[in-house]
Amino acid sequence: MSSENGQGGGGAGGAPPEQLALIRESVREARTPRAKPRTWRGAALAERLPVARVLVDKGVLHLDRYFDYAVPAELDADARPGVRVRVRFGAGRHRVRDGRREGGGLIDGFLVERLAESDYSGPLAALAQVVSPEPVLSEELLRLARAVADRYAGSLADVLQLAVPPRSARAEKRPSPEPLPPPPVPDAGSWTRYEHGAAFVESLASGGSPRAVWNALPGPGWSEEIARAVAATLASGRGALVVVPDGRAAARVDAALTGVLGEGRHALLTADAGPEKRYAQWLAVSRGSVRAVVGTRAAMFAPVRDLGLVAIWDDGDDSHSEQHAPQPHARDVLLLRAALDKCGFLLGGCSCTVEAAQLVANGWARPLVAGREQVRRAAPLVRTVGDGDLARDEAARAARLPTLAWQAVRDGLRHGPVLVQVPRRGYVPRMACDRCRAPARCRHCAGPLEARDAGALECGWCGRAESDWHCPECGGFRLRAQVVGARRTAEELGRAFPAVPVRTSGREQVLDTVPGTPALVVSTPGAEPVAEGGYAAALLLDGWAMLGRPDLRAGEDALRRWIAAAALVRPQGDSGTVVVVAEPTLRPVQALVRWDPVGHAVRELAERAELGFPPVSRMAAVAGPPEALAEFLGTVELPSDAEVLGPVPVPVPVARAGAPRRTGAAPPGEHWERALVRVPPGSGAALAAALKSAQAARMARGSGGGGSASGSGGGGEPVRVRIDPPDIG
DNA sequence: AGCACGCCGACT
DNA sequence: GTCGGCGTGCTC
Repeated sequence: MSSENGQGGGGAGGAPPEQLALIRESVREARTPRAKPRTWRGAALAERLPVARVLVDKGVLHLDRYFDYAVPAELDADARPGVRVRVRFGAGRHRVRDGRREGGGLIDGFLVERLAESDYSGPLAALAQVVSPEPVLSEELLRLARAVADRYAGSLADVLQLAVPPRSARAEKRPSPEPLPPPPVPDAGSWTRYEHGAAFVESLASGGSPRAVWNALPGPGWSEEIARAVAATLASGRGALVVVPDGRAAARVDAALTGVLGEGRHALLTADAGPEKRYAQWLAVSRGSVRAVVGTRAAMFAPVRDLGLVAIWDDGDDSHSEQHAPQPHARDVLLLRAALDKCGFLLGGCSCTVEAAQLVANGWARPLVAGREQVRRAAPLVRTVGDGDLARDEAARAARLPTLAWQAVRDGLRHGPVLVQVPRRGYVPRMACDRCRAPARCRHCAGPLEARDAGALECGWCGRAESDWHCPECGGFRLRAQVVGARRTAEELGRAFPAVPVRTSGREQVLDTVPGTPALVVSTPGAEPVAEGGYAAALLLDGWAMLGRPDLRAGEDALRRWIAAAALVRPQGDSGTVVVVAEPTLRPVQALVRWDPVGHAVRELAERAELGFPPVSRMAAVAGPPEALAEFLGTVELPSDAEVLGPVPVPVPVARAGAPRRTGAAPPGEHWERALVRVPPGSGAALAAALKSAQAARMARGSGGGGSASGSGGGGEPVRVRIDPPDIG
């Protein structure tokens, strides 16, 4: 075998390809298992552990495995587990130039492990470069990424792209600060407002790993409560991680952490900071200089050492859902971390998701709730009003306010700011009779009429056009859009209350806080500013808009948004009042009135269990062109208890900017179908594995089958697999 | 996605 | 015999 190492008698030109092929053939025939690494021309290798196991940074599923490379002697010192490397990667016979073996192009990867031998029987190519000696992929992070990839039927490389930020050489050069010793055990503070609240904090402080679903009381106390849980964890000598939905929440927890811990003990990881600063913060965490992290969803992978606590705030907010493949949800990533690291877990919010209720129902987490007396003390008074009841007052009519709502605003403005929550623009503009406000319905199927771009009317259910509408209730023939944007509501309210200032907060411009003086604050859901001293009143105007959506989560979402706004209002004892304009008999409306988000989630959970809906069942959505989807469903070996629903036609998804560029747009006339695959609890992992391997198998073959290799684009038709789709009807 | 390998038909 | 078409499969 000496011919493999000392290649071809040392001629400077290297061996001709045919000879190399022969050599390789002989290697194959010998089937030498656990071959020693060989490089062409026998470049000097690392003496110890000359094999590097590398994760090649390509998201493609059928490459979702490790590749072994030889470690040249000169890279020996830097080529440690976790570093970023570059390797030659490509198919076919390799040219030999300057005595080096060259395959395809250089691509990035992570060195996962150093080994004495490879179990690959062919000759190993050498590592081309160690990009940086910084070990960015720790064993724990790799383990987590692997678990997330498995859970979401995605590739490890895709997950690592989310978990490890891009390198910045300058940030790496800066030394991270010295780690501080653990802080003293903090006081339980306002955790005493909750049953078992103090015990939870004490358990963290003494090195325990309690798991809790926390229903936070309304008001501003939550951020400090999170900070105290973090401080308790640090006091035990362990690290802590907090994930929040947006930059504003992150800033609040950041401030609370500074208040409880002082400076220098925690890092803030948000998208606002530039890439370099962000990477520097990440490195400080990775190096163990900083033991506590608060951040938005990308922080869910933050490489906090020796985790003692993972926490997520407001898990129902959809920004916790990662946009990039394989679209993991922060709650699930933190659940995986809690399980892998056996650390504490805290899921909190003023509202309660069905998933949170399930964690309690199946005994994985304990509830952390306040008694009814505490709730009564902290929550505002909530009243409901149907939207047919228009005020008599002329100004209120113009602003389309029912009497009760009008009075609540007027009374509230005597004592402080009043919050008005209006639907976000872009919500489906449903139509109603201009005269009697009866909803405009399709005459064929009674579906809701919607205004299309050109102003034409169309049924939202059956799609039939309506050109000659008149109101069956009052005979009116003029329609109005039921949803008006924040700006118009603000204008109308401004006219209705000319003496007070009007402020708006929405997507374009989000206000963080407003002063405690009388003002109308018009905001879309999620953008509500915090008022100094709390709002005197809130008016929730988008009831039907949120409840009307044909979505499994419509009720839960509406309640969550109402509660988020109502939680900013003063307690009932300080005459804080909330008026919600929505049908009072609806379940989420009643839950708001009773301030019982947990009860609502528990009932939803029971209903979903009965209907076999997520999260009680695990679902996956598979979408693609009909033939490709049919072929995929024919191939995939689903677990025996899986159930396929559909397929049904769905709109072709628009290619997002930043997504891998596919040639051209979707051909006109193309349509997609989507099937849902459902499995009972416990079969989720099997489902993900089955979908992943079927997807991987597809990559190798073309879509084959139906001979219509019809021109456009060509190549294997994409089938999209999405675990836990957020938007099932 | 690339790229090489191989099997099969056509041409010097 | 040898060149080169494209179909298939692999990438350490």
